[in-house]
Amino acid sequence: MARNKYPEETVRLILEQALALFIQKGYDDTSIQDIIDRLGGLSKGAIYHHFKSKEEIFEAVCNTIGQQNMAYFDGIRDDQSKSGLEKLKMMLRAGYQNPNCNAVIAVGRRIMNDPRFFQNEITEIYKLVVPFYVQPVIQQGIADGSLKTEYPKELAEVLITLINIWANPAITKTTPEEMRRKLLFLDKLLHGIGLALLDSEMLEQYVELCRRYNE
Amino acid sequence: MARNKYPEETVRLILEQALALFIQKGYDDTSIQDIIDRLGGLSKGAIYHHFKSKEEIFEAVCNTIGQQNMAYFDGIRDDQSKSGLEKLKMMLRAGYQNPNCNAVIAVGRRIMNDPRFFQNEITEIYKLVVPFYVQPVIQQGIADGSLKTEYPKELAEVLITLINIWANPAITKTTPEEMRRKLLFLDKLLHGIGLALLDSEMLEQYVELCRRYNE
DNA sequence: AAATCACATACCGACGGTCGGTATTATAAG
DNA sequence: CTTATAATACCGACCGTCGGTATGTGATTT
Repeated sequence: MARNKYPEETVRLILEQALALFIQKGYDDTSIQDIIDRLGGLSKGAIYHHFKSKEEIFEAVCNTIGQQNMAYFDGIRDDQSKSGLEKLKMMLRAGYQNPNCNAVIAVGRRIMNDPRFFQNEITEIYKLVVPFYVQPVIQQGIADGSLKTEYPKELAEVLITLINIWANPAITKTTPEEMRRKLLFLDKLLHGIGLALLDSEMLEQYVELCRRYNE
Repeated sequence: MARNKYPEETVRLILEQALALFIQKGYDDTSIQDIIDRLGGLSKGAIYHHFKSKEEIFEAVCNTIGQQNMAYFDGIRDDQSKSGLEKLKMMLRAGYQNPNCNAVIAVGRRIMNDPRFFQNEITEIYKLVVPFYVQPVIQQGIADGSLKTEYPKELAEVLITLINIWANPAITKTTPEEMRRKLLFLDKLLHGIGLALLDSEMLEQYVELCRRYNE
């Protein structure tokens, strides 16, 4: 195959097939040759023309997923018509109602089997999700009076830590019943500092997500 | 070098040098040859006689560290003279006062640069530390009346998640001042459910640990 | 027409792991 | 206490695979 007039299509193809393989077999067990085999005639030269290493392909794949998720969060954060508290609730609901969440489940299933996905997931939480999305929304909530705390940053971090790590069936193997108890306890914790964030609909949806995750 | 009469010494040597290299360069960047070079004449055959793969060496290294840490926790849990609440506090203090904690800091410094150490750390929390140590101690506390909760398992998990992940400077880059605020917020959270676990001495020690960790 | 781009292809060194062999030690029968 | 036998501890040459590179080539842009 000769030169492609639309090289960004080649990039897209590489990332798409690489992601599929990373999810299926994990990073280490996916070889460059595996990716080449699914490129429909393209060769190793094509890959190393667009990416300088296998590692860089992985990062690009993660960035693609990350940006899709963050686009959804952008919309919530920048919505002018809602209070900080409402936005915070919407962000907590994102786990089960963002349009990308099937892809997230697919990646999630790989997380415990792939140290790189695993680390990427948790790193992203503290470097991106909290400072650029959750904390700003909490600060809005303080400003508009919809919620009160002296520790906006810490609240943001704890909330996301508990929801995205502890109550993440991809990370801590969890049955739907255990998930229910986790959320009940989390609700109790939050009530203890005067926050009513979780409602019964959210609880049921998380339990359902957990059930779906376990097949 | 000829055959060793005490093969367990060879195993110990391999694990010792492998750990040093894993901490220094990380798992992926440590080659079998690197390990061989520090074995004083032993060859690749020796390594693959005692271990079936590089991966297995890593697991053995992690188990060694893990068992050293758990030995300390064993002593706390099985102490007959203390209440559950006191034991729980002692476990929280283990971060800065267990005898192995310098080694833990050394490994900790590698954690964010090595996906395998990273995953191992977090996995161990939920598979070992919580079910075999923290949760039993909390249940003791309930039985002896020194603490109250309807969610012993969830409390154990949340506590350890927040202390060992969120408030772990090896995982979330943290300044001593940030550490202080984290613990103050955590204390507030725990007070909200009627638990007084943290005292000012613990707080200062954790801040100091954080400072030491950052050099 | 020149330069650049988008690939193809041949090739490289390093790596994890295997395997046949050898020297040492444990076992136990004579 | 020997001595034959088996099991263990280790050696090191070798292998396939992998990530990555150097160079070539034809299409496209300027």
